[in-house]
Amino acid sequence: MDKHTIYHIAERVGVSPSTVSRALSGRGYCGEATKAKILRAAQEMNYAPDNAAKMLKMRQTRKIIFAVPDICNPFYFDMINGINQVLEEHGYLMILFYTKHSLAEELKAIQNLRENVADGMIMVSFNFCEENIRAINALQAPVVLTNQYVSPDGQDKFDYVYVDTYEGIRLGTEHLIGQGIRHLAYVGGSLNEQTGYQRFCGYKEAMQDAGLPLDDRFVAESDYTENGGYLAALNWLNQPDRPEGIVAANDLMAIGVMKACEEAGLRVPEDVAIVGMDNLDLASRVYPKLTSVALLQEEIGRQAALMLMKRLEGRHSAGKGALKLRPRLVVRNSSVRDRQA
Amino acid sequence: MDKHTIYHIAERVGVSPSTVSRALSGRGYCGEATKAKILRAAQEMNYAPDNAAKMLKMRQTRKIIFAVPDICNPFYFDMINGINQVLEEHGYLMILFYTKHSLAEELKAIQNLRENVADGMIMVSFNFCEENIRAINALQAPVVLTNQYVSPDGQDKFDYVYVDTYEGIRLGTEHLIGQGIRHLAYVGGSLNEQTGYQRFCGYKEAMQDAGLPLDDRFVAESDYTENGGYLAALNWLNQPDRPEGIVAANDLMAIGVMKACEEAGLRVPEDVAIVGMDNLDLASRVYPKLTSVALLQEEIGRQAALMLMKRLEGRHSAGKGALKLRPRLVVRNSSVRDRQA
DNA sequence: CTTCTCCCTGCAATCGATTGCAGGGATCTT
DNA sequence: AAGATCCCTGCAATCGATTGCAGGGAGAAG
Repeated sequence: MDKHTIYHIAERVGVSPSTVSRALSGRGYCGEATKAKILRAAQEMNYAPDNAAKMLKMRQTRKIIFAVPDICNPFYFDMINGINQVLEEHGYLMILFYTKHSLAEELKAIQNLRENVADGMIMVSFNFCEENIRAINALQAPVVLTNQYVSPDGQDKFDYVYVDTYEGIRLGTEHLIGQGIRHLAYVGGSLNEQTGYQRFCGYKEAMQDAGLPLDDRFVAESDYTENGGYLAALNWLNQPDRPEGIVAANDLMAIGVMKACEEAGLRVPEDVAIVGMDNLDLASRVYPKLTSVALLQEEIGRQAALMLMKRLEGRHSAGKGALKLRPRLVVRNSSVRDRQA
Repeated sequence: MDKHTIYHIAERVGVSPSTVSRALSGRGYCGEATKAKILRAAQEMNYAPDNAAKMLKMRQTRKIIFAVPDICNPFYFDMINGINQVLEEHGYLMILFYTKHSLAEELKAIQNLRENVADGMIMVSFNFCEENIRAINALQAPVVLTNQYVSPDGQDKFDYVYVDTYEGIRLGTEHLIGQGIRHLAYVGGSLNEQTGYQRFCGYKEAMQDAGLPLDDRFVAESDYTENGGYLAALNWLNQPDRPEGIVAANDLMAIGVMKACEEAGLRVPEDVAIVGMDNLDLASRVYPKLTSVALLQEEIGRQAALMLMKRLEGRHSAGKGALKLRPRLVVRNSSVRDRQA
C-alpha cells in the first residue's frame, strides 16, 4: 500500500534503478528475463510511477489548459467535448480554467503556462488587448485561440481556429429579410470588442446590400445573457414603430427577446420573427423553436485541439496556423410564418 | 525570455539558491535588503517557478480531478461551477476527467491519482462495484463521492455528499397523487444499481402509502436519456389503460416523455401530468414548463469540494464524512391542471 | 587465439525547487 | 569581557525518474 519507487523495485529484483526505468518505459536495451522479473515485481508491489518526477525530468506535463470565459454557458460544453475527444486519443488531460470574462484571470491562466503547469492552452477570449497578446506571444508553450483575431502586424505566434461569425449574423439577417421582413433590429455584444464588432458588421452589411436603412435606435449593445436580450427587446417593443424581426448575436439573448415578446403579448413569429446564433441544444427546446446559426462548437474544439497536438508533437512548427469554419443556418419556427410551432 | 531558475537569480544577485528560495517563498529567515534585491532580479528576469520541481519536492500538486460520467449532461455543469468556486478560493486547479459511464475509465481516473497527478478527486459514479471501491480505498489521496452509497461493512475510507434522491422521487410522486391522479407510471434507471434502485423505492413507497397498486407494466428501466424516456412513454401511451401521470427519474427522460405525449396527441398536464427530477435550466424552458425536483447540484459540488479541501488541509482527518442534502420540489405547469402553461 | 560486434547493465549526473543543519556576525545580558 | 541569543546565509541532501557513458560478457569473424 505504501508508495514504492523504482529504487524499491530495483532493490527487490537485485538490479539498478536505471534498468528498472528501462524495463518499464521500454526505452533503451533491456534483457527479456530481467524485464519480466521487473514487470512482475512492479505488479506485485503495486507500483505507480510518480507524475511529478516524470514531469520534471521529461519537461512535459501531458496536460493542456482550456481557458473559458463562462462555465455556465452551454456553448462551451460542446467545445469541451470536442477538445476532450482529441486529448484522450493523444493521452493528454484537460485542466479547466474559468476566466470569468476577466483580463486578470486570463493573465493567471497564462501565468500557469509559464510555470509549466501544462504543455499548451486553448483559449476563448473576449479581452484581446495588447497586454494579454504580448503575454501569449512571450510564452514558450503553444496557444490556440478560438476567436477570429486580426493581428495588427502579423507577428503573433499563436494559432487560431474560428467560425466566421460575421457570416453567421449575415446569414441570419438575410434569412429574415428573405421572409419579407423589412423593419429589423439587432442586439449584440460590445462594439469595442473585435468579435462584437464583426457580428454587427454582418448585420449592417446584410441590411445595406438589401437596400434597407440602418437605424441606431434599433441596434443594442448588450452582454450575451438572456436578461440582456430581454431588456433590449422590452425597450423596442413598446415603441410605436416596433421591429418585425430581431437578430440576436447569440441564442441566450434571442431567448430573452422571446420572453419579452411573450410578456408584451406579441406572437412569434407572426408579430416578431427572431433568429439567434450558437444553435444550442436549447434552441430546439424552447417554444417556439428558435431559428439559429450553428457555430459548430464541437468541431471547433476538435480542430483547436488537433492544432495544439500538432504543435506539441513538433510537426507544423513553422508559420501561424489559422482555420476558418463556415457557419450554417438552422431554420426553425421562430422565423417562419407559415409553419406550425 | 529564456527559462530562468533560482540558480540564475542566485548567481546574478550573488547569493545562494537557498536564499533565493527563502526570499521568494517567504518561508524561513531572509534579510530585508537581500530579499528586495532578489525580488527585483526575479522581476527583471521574468522568473516563473517550475511547477514540476515544486510538485516533486513538496509532494503536492494543488490540482484535483473531477471525474464525471457524461460531459454532455447539463446536470454536471452546475456541479463544476460549485466545485470551481471552492477550488479557486483555495488555489487549486481542476482536471476534468470524462468517465463515459464506464468502469474502465473510472479506474483510469483512480490510476491518475495513484500517480500523483492530483491531490484528490471528486467523483460521480454509477458503477459502484467491488473493483472500484477497493481501488479507491487503497488510495492515499482523499476521494469524495457524490452519490449515496451504503457501505456493506462501514469500512470505506471515502467521504460522500449527496442528495437523497429516494426522497426526491417520493416528493414528486406524492405531488402527482396530491393532484388526484391515481393511475401512475415510473421511468427510472437500472434497478441493479444503488441509485436507480433507491429512486424506484421512493416511487414504490409513495404509492403504497397512498394505498395505490403497483403495476410492473408501468415501471420502466431506462437510461436517463431523452430518448429513453421517449421510448418508455410511447409504449405506455398506446395502451388502453394509459397512465394519467408519469414520474421520471430525471428531467431529460421527462422531456422525452413530453415529446411522446405530443406525438400521441395527448395534452400535458390535462391528459398526462409529468414530473421530472434535477431541475435543469431546461425544465423552465420547455413547453409546458416542467415540474421537477431540484437536486441542488451546485451546492453539492461546493460541499464536496469543501470536504475535500478539509481532508487535504489535514483537518477532519478522522472518521468518514457524509453529508445529505434534502431535495426540493419546484412546481410548474406540467403537473398542475388549473394553471396556464 | 585474438579481435570486433552487439547486448545488457550499472554509475552518476540531471531536471528545479525546498529545507535541516551548522557557522558567522551582530546585539544584548550579566 | 565572556557568554547567550537572535538573524541571516550557505552547504548539501532530497524528492523520483531518465539517460549518456562506459564496462563486461557472449558470440561471431578472421
